[in-house]
Amino acid sequence: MSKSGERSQTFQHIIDASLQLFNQEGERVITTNHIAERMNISTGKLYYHFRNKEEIISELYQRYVKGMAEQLSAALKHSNSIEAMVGAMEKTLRHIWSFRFLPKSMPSLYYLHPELAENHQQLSRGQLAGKLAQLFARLREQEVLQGDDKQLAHLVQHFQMVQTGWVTTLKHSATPSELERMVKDGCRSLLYLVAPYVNPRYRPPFDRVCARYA
Amino acid sequence: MSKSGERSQTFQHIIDASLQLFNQEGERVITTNHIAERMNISTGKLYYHFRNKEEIISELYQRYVKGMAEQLSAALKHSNSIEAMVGAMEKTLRHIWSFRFLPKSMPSLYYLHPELAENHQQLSRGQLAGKLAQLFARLREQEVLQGDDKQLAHLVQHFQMVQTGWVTTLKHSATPSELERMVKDGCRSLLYLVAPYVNPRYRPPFDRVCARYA
Amino acid sequence: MSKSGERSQTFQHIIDASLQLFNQEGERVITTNHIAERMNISTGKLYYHFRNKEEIISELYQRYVKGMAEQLSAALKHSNSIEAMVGAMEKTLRHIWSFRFLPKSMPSLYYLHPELAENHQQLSRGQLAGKLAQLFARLREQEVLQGDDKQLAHLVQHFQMVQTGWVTTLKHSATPSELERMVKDGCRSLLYLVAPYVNPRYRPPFDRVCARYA
Amino acid sequence: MSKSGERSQTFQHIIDASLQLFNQEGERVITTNHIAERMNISTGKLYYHFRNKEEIISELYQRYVKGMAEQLSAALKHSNSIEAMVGAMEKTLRHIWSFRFLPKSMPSLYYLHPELAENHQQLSRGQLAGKLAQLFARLREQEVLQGDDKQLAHLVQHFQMVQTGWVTTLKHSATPSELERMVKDGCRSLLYLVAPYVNPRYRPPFDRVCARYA
DNA sequence: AATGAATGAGCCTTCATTCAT
DNA sequence: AATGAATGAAGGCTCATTCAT
Repeated sequence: MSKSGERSQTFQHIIDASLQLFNQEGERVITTNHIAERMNISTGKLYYHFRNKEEIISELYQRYVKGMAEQLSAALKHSNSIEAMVGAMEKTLRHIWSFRFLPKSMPSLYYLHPELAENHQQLSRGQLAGKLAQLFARLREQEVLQGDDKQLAHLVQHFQMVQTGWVTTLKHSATPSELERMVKDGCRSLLYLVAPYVNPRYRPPFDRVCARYA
Repeated sequence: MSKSGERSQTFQHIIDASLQLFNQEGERVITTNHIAERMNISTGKLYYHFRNKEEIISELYQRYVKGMAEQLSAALKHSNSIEAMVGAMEKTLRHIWSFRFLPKSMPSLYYLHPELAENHQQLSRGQLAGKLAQLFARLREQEVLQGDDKQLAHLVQHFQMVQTGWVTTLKHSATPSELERMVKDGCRSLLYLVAPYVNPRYRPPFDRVCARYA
Repeated sequence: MSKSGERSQTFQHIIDASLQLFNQEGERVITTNHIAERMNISTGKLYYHFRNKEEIISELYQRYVKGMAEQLSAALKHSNSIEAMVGAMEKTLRHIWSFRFLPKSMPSLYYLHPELAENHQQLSRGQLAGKLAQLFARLREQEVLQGDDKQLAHLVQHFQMVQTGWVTTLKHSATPSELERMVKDGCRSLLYLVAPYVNPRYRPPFDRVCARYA
Repeated sequence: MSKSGERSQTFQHIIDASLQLFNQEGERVITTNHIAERMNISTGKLYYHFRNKEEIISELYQRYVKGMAEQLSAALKHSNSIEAMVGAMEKTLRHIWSFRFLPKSMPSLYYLHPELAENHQQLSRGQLAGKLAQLFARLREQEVLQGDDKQLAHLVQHFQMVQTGWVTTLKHSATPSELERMVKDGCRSLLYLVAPYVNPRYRPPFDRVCARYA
């Protein structure tokens, strides 16, 4: 059943354990030895599956971007309903939260691994921003949003920055209920960001949604 | 003429060299040995003036916040003129740029030094956000801006996040002319963020200012 | 054939090299770098087997106490013969000699690692003193020694102190023949300490033994 | 009024502060910087009065020995009264306590400063042991003690070792009442050591004294 | 595939001591 | 006499990575 693209189970386990530890303790604090120890595997095993620590981070980054892209694609499919949009927004925030070490560590990682920076520019500013722009454009077509190209281009940029800003201000761990609160706050913040560009005609349903996050 | 609050020259030199190296190479990459080596001083000298690396960062952080606070205070004094406001905004961005390693490293430093996080919350979310809120409130009084309290509160938050997001996306070094470009881009981005809350009456002068950053 | 309690060969080598260097040069003088250098291994290897220098000392201390306990247990088995007793005493002194850095360094280590002090109190004042007390009690039962409980309790204490006092006055290295001399002197000293409590009936054999150490 | 042998006030202060810190925190832990800091003087001043740290320790050691010698001399003067003897013993223990860092650190210092070891042998084994031997000899003349030369020679040695053993087992700090207890315990221990050599004729007064330390 | 011992450059920091003033 | 900034060798320890098995 092993398709060509399929990664070994161990590969996946290492990714999972690394993500968990990076999120909780910080990538800078967690060593490859920590990861192996936590998983009860040898460091050798870890280095059999990954050339180095950077490769783990890189893999996690790709999954992060992939998840973001999927959320945005899903949102595109339901771009007619404000409800669906906000649902996608929530999911996106949860996804960011589950990779929260990345927005926190990325900028300082650029110094260490300049390749990551280029990669990131390409993916985040490129692919993701592109998708988000597409989404906003679609919403404008449907007359949910309004605004000229420049305005929407900046909205895209601001939207991403506020998303990132949101996670970086959160603490490293949270109980499920704390997370609910955080996600709510994040959504509200993003809604306020978008609000000025909501078409007056769609204002009532938009405000109804906003009310849920007050 | 040595005032009480005055620090030794060496102290200042270490701060300067550290800031330069941190900005260029990244705080994570630069060790206390690097700093001493670059300055052609002994490590002992460095540790005579600072208990440890964290203390250097902490001192830089305090100067960063102090500078931000000063810019905001200056902006408050000239809050009647849109021109002056934007001038302050530019200065603020330049100031952030000159401490750019901080917004980039802060989130990953929280993992290492949780005390910094608390301190930061207090100063950045507290003092600086407070001053910014004051500024926006003043502008609303003068009918330059409009919006309810909640809107302006979120504007404050977004404004800070976009400022931070701005620097973190920049590369580590830049020629003077590159810097000019970056600052312009940053200002424009912030102006777009504020734009929806500009009172229609002040739209013409605002647009004129915006035009300069196009 | 590897039993569960068995430590790696390297572990043992490090212990051996450390003991040798500590005895010869002093624990305070010998750094972990010295140990690694002397063994022609990397510092990393040393720290792979021991968390820190204290752990090496702690391991040595445990072996020291274990050896002491074994000597005392052996002595208890042959407690009927004065000859055997003195043989055990000699062995004990040789054992102390082979860990001589410990009695010399222990008091100054308490300042650095207070945990060691508690541990030591428990083991030395507790376990070892207990065994020694048992031994003296047995000898009293057999009417080799005499004295009330308090006297014997103090004898235990004095015996330990004189043993310790003995090593601390010796120089750090000695030729085999010098060592013989030292051990003889130590035994004689201890015999003199015990002498007042020897039952007159056992005086002749006791004096015969003493004569060998004159 | 400054006699040739008189040391400056600062010299004395440094000695006092060092003794206090060494006793409380351990010579190994206390740096020359600590001493200067505690005294609110510059390190330069400290090094003006002492060539190095060792010289401070050496000076303290000399005072320690001098004090011991004085106690013994005083005891010699009153060697006819058991009461006076025990009083001297108490004083001696208090004196040792006030220099307690020395017996604790001496053996490990020998490794660092072999000169100290020679010095110590000469003074402690030589001068002090000589005086103590003299005292015991006197007491034998007065028929307070009994025992042949060898026995008394060993008693001297044991006496010194138990004194030293006594301090090294104590904790570093103590309240006045704790100190009283410790001194009592120490005296009792020493009395038990001497007891076998007390002339039966002097047993009753001796036992009376002992009773006070029970 | 996996082990896990080993590497070693390098990190942060200390501290006895010096020396220009 | 005194200051206090400066020295710099050295100390304990880490950690990404390698490699023989």
